[in-house]
Amino acid sequence: MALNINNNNPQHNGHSNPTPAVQSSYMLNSGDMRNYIRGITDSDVEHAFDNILNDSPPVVRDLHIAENYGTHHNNNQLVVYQESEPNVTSSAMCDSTHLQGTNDAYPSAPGGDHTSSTMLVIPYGPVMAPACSEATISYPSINDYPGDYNFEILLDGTGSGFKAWMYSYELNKVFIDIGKVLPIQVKLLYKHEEPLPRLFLRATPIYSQDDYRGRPVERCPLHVCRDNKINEGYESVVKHIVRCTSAHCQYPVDERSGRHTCVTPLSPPQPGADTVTLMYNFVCKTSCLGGMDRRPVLLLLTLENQLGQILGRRSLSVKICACPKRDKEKEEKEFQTSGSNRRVKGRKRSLETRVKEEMMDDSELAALETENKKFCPDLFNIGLVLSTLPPDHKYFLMSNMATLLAGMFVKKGNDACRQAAEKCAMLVEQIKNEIDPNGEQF
Amino acid sequence: MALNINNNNPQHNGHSNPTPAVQSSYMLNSGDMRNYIRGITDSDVEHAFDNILNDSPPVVRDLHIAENYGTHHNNNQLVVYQESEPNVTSSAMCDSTHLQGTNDAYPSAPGGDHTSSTMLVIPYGPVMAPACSEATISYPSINDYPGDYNFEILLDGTGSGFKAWMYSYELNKVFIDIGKVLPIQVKLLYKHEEPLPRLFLRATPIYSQDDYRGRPVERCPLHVCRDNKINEGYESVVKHIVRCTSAHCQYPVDERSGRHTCVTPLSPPQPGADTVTLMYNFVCKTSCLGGMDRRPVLLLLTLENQLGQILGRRSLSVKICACPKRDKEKEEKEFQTSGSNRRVKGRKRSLETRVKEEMMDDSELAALETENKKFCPDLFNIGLVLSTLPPDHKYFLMSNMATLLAGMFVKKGNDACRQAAEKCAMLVEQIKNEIDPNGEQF
DNA sequence: TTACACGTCG
DNA sequence: CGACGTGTAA
Ligand SMILES: [Zn+2]
Ligand SMILES: [Zn+2]
Repeated sequence: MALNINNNNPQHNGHSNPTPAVQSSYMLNSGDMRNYIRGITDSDVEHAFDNILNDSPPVVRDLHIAENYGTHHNNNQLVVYQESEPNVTSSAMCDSTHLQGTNDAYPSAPGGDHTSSTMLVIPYGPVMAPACSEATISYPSINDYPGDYNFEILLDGTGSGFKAWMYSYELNKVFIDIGKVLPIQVKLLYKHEEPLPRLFLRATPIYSQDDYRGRPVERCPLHVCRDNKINEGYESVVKHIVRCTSAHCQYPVDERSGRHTCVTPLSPPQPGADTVTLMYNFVCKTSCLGGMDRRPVLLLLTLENQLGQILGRRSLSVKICACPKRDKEKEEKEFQTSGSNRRVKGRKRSLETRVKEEMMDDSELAALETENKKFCPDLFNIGLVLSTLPPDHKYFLMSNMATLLAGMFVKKGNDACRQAAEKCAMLVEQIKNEIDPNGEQF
Repeated sequence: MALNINNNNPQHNGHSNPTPAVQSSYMLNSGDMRNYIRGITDSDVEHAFDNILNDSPPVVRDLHIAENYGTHHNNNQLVVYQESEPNVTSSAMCDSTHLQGTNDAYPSAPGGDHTSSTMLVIPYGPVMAPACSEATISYPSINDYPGDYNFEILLDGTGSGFKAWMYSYELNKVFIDIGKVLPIQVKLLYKHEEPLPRLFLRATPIYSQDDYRGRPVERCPLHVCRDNKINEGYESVVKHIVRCTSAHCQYPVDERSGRHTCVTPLSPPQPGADTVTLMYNFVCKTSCLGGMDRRPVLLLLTLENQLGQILGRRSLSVKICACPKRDKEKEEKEFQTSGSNRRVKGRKRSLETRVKEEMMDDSELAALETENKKFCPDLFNIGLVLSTLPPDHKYFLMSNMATLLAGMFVKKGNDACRQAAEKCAMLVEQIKNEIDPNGEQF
C-alpha cells in the first residue's frame, strides 16, 4: 500500500484538482503531537499501512508531518489535514461556488470553523472505525459518487402497515418523526478482493442552505439534556443527532469542524441478497429551537475504509418533524407550483442520483438486521493475544477495548460488558505505568 | 415584638384557620441544623427579634424547634415550617378547592413538592431580604389582600410612544415581549411608625391552571444557557425568570418548593408622590419548550417584612410572548364570545381587585427609578463598625456583604464592587479561621 | 401587519 | 386529521 493520498478523494465531478501529497521528508508542526509518534522513517510508515490493511495494526511511534499540514488525535487515530491558506479572504469562503465538491483548501470561517482538505487518518492502535474523513470537515463535498463499489442507498417502499416516515421522490427528501427508525439499505458491488475489505458507512447531517452549510449540525438545548427520555441508553452520545441502531456503531466528533457523525461497520450481504440494511433515527427536529432552528438539512452518507478514505458518496434531504405526511404534501405542492426556484434552495438533483425505492418484506428486513448485528471483531479474542504484544501496543489495544466495552455496556445495560470494561480500564492503567511510569508521554 | 405567628397570614377570605404556633419549648428536629443555633432560650429569641427589627441583627446561637416543624437555612435565615400532614391523601392535594387561600398543611405532591404553611423566617445575621415566605411554598395563597398598608399595584397607562407590553383590563392580564421592562407601581398607605418599617416586594411566578399550580415555574433549557445573550450580567441568576432592575433586588430560591423568586426592598415614596415604581422583566416566554410550555402563569406580588411575613398580596396574569397585541386581542375576543367559561381557567376576578391604570409621564418615572436606586443600607458604613463586633457576628456580616457586593459587581460591572467583594471574601476566610479553626461548624 | 410554518391537542 | 396557538419573516 503506497501513500498516494490523491486516491483519497476521486475526481468525479469534472474538476481536476491536483492535491499536494504528504512530502517524503516528514516534519512535525503541531503542538498537539505526542512523543510517541516522533522519529519513524518513511518505510516504517509504509510498512505500518500494510499492517493496518492486513488488520494487524502497528504502533506508529513517530511521524513527521510536512509544513502546511496540521494534525490532531481522535480515537487512536492521527488525523492529518492540509492547513488553511492564510491569504484567502473570508468573503471568498461564503461564495457558494467554492462549495461545490472541489478539493481545494478552504480558509477558516468566522465562527472558528476550519475547512481542510486532503485528510488522511492514520490509526496507531486498534481502531473500529475512522473518526474523521473528508466528510467531517466544514465543507464536505455532497456530490453523489458511486465509486468502484457502485455505492447506492435504497429505502424500502411501502412496507406492511404504518410507517413513521415518508419519502418524496420529486424532492429526494425523507420526512420523518423524531426518534422513529428509518431503514436505509446499502447496496455495494464487491470486487474480488481477498480478504473482503473493512468498509464503513458514515452518516453526517449537513445544513443544505449555503449560508449554513459549513456549520456543524448541533443538538438543541432541550434534547441535549442527559435526563431527557429520548437519551435513555445514549447518555454518552447526547450531542449526536443521527443514531444508528447497530450495536457496533461509533459516534466520533471532528473537533476542528465540530461535526458529530455516526459510523457503522458494514457487513457483506447475506448470500443471495445484495444489500445490507442499517436502521437510523434522528433525535432532534429540524425545527428545534437553538439547534437546527428550522434550517433544512441533508444526510450525507459516505462509504469509507478504515483510513477514512471516501469510496462512495450519496446524500438525502431529511426533515424531522411532527407531521411528516402533511409537510411532505405541502412541500411537494409548493415545489410543483413555484417552478422549482422559490424556497427550495437545495438544487434540483438529476434523476439517476435519486434514492431508489424497493419492496422488502418485514421478515427479510429482520433477517438482515440480525445478520448486521453479528458483524463484530471478537473483542475477547483480541484480548487473548495480549501477552504476545509489546507493552505500548497493549496500552492502545486495551484502552480502545475499554472504551468500546463501556459503550456497549451503556447501550445494552449488559453487566458482563461493564465488568469487562472495568477490567480493561484497570489493565490500561497497569500497562500505562509499565511503559510510562513518570507520566511523561500520556 | 412577640412571636405570634398567627399574625403571619391574615384571614381575609372568610375562612378562619387556627394555625398552630411554634411551641414555647423549642426542639431541634432537623439534621440540617448547625451547631451555632443550639441552646438559646425563649427570651433570647424574643430579644433577638427586637434587635432584628431595630436593625441590629443578633447571632442566634441555638434554637430548638418543636416536633412537626421542619427547618432549613437560606441566605443567613433559619426557615421554620410546619411538616406536612402524613395522613392526607395526595388526591386531596390536587383538589382545587383545597388551593384557595387557606393555611392548612398540604401533603407532599408526587413530584417531591412540599407544601408547608406557617412559615417563619429567622435571620441570624445581616440579611437584606427574606429568602422564603408563605409566597414561596408550593401552593401559596393568591387571593388579593390589601392588608394594613392598603397595598395596591398599578400599571401606568398609555405613556408616551411605543410600549412593549399591553394590559387587558377585562382579563386582568399583561401581555409582554420577552426581556422588555414592565413598570409596576407600588402604592402603600404608611402608618405612623417610627422608624419606617423595612418592607419588601416579592414577585413569584405561578402556573394559574390548577393542574400545575404547585409546580415551580422554571426556566427553559434554551434560555438557561449561561452564554445566552439575554443572561448578560445575570450569570449568577440564570434560573430566575422574573427579574427586577433594582440594584438591590435579591434572587432567592426556596429549595423545598423549588420556587425562584425576586425580592426588592421598597423605599418610601418621595414627598408628594404616593407610589414607588419597580421595573420588572421576564426572560422566558410563556410558550418556552421545556420551561413554561405554553402554560399560563400569574405573577404573585407580596408585600413582606424582613421576617417574610406577608403584609399584603396582589396577583396579575402575565403572558410573555412574541406578539402581545395580537394575543391580547385574540384572548379578549375569545373571552367575550365564549361567555367566560371555556379555556380561561383562571377565575374571573372581582372588579375592585383589578390593577388600576394611571397616567405617569416619562420624567416622573425616571425620577422615581432614581429614587428607588438610592435606597440601600450603606454597606461600607456597616464595614466600618466591624471592629466592634464579636467574631462570629463579623463572619455573617462579611459573608453577606461579599455576596451582595459580588452580585452588584455582576450587575454593574463596577470594578470597585469587585474589589470590595474580593476583600470581603478574604476577610470572611480570615474571620472563619479565627472562630472555627478546625472547620467543625461551617 | 399579514402570511406562513409548524408543534400540539382533541 | 382538522383546528388552533404561537413564533417568524416578508
Ligand atoms: Zn432538539
Ligand atoms: Zn425560555
